[in-house]
Amino acid sequence: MTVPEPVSLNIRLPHVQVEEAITAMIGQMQPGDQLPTEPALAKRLGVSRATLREVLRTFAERGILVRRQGVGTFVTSRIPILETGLEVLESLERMAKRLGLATKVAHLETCERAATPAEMAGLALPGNNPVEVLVVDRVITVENEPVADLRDVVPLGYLRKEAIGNDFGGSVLDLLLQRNDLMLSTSRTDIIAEETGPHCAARLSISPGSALLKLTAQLYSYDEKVVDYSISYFVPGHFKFHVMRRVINK
Amino acid sequence: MTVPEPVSLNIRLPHVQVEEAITAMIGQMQPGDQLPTEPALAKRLGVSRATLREVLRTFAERGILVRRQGVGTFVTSRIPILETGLEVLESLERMAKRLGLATKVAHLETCERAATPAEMAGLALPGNNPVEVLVVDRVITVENEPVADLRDVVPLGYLRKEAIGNDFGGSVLDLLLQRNDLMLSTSRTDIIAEETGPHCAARLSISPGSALLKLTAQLYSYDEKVVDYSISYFVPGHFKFHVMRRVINK
DNA sequence: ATCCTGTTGATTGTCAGACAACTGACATAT
DNA sequence: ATATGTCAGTTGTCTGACAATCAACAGGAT
Repeated sequence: MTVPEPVSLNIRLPHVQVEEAITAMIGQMQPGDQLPTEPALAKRLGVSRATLREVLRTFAERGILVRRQGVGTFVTSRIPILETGLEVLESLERMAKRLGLATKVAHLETCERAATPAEMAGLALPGNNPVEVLVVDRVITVENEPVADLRDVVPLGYLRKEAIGNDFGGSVLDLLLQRNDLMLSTSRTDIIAEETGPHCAARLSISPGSALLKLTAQLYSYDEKVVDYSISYFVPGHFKFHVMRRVINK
Repeated sequence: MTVPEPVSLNIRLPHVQVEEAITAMIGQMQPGDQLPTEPALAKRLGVSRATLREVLRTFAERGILVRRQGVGTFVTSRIPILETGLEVLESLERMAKRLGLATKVAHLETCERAATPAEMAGLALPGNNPVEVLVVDRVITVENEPVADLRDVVPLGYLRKEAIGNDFGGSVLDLLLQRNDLMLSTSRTDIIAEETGPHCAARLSISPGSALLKLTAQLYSYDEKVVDYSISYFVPGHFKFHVMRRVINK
């Protein structure tokens, strides 16, 4: 008979912990500082050099670290790692919280209905027979100023109206992240500039015709299904979006 | 005594070749297809499994591949790898060429002068004594329709007016990339929506007040200096920008 | 003095082989 | 029918080693 075996669960894979550790470490370092050598760092973090290197490479890929063979690994001088760029999908609420700002939800409306053809396309579903979806509309205010008008469209299989309780903080993404049966991977976000329409102008209390940043995003799970289709309008001047772009190596 | 040893030069590091090979391979595969197993792929590409894994991880990081322990590595269903997103820095001209569109340059103006304070800030230089810069203004047209109004600001040390010849295709970035003494790494691009001003409206032949997408970018070299500060206005509807955002793992 | 050249130590890049953990499918027992 | 055990296949990780590159320094030639 086999021993009961504590199983050790192995909640988090080593490379995830290493990633967090490196992030924290970089946050406390100055631009241009040199990281400990790979063998030293691997020993300190309790992983092998191979595992550490896989993580280091992703940081280099993002431009956060620079590695020079024969010299060392250095922190670049331009990443305020606290201020994440667009390449990380984070809810507005978490971002604001990190920056010490208080957010509120206004004009909250939720309904369950059949998806429109445009929404079906956004969810990457064949258009013939519409599925039932949960639609969540709301305006997010920061310091009592409206900054964003958001709509999320989620098939009922993933989220139902009941999940939007009185304590709803404004983030459908955070709700989906809490469900650990959904393995979310990435979001494809399209970016365009659009003039404010009358409806949006009223909700955001700005004048019609002014320029808004419009992000339409499709949130994918690991099995490549669209879990959430969202359309967001952002008032300029409140949030700064940026992207780190890597130079194509010829 | 040691053998003379052919030295073999080692022009390109293995992981660069592996990256190209994987890119090519993915391009010929269908979404959802499974890649060969790591040992098989490593053998085929002539590298060790460790090196292959470092590359595979960066692809997974970008959302191009999905890896599942105990199962395999799969191509995701949503990356038309030919259509790059914002996370890759590519000149408008190359992008258009790839898509089979012809670009032209209009309203080309170049001048060498002292940088303004705003430009000094964009170049991440201390503001006290202005440096001399090359400023390149132009409008890019696709199929004879103006689609973008671009300005590049480059310190004279990196580029001079003479480099902008009669055969200038419109891309300062491509000029900088040709110089292989400059090691370019990444670009930080800020994204905002802005209403069209009178000057821009005339150059782009659109009505003032309509919404434009404004990208301001700082191009960094490996030694962390800003090589190029650029301001770009894009007319909506001609180019679609998107970003793949990864979900923050809690 | 100045320039060139080789040496040396440190660090990242790569390799080979092994084992651990996980997954899915199938067979088996309850 | 529903668990449970087994097994092969795959990714995740580890260990130890060697190769390639770089910066700094010493020594010699000019």
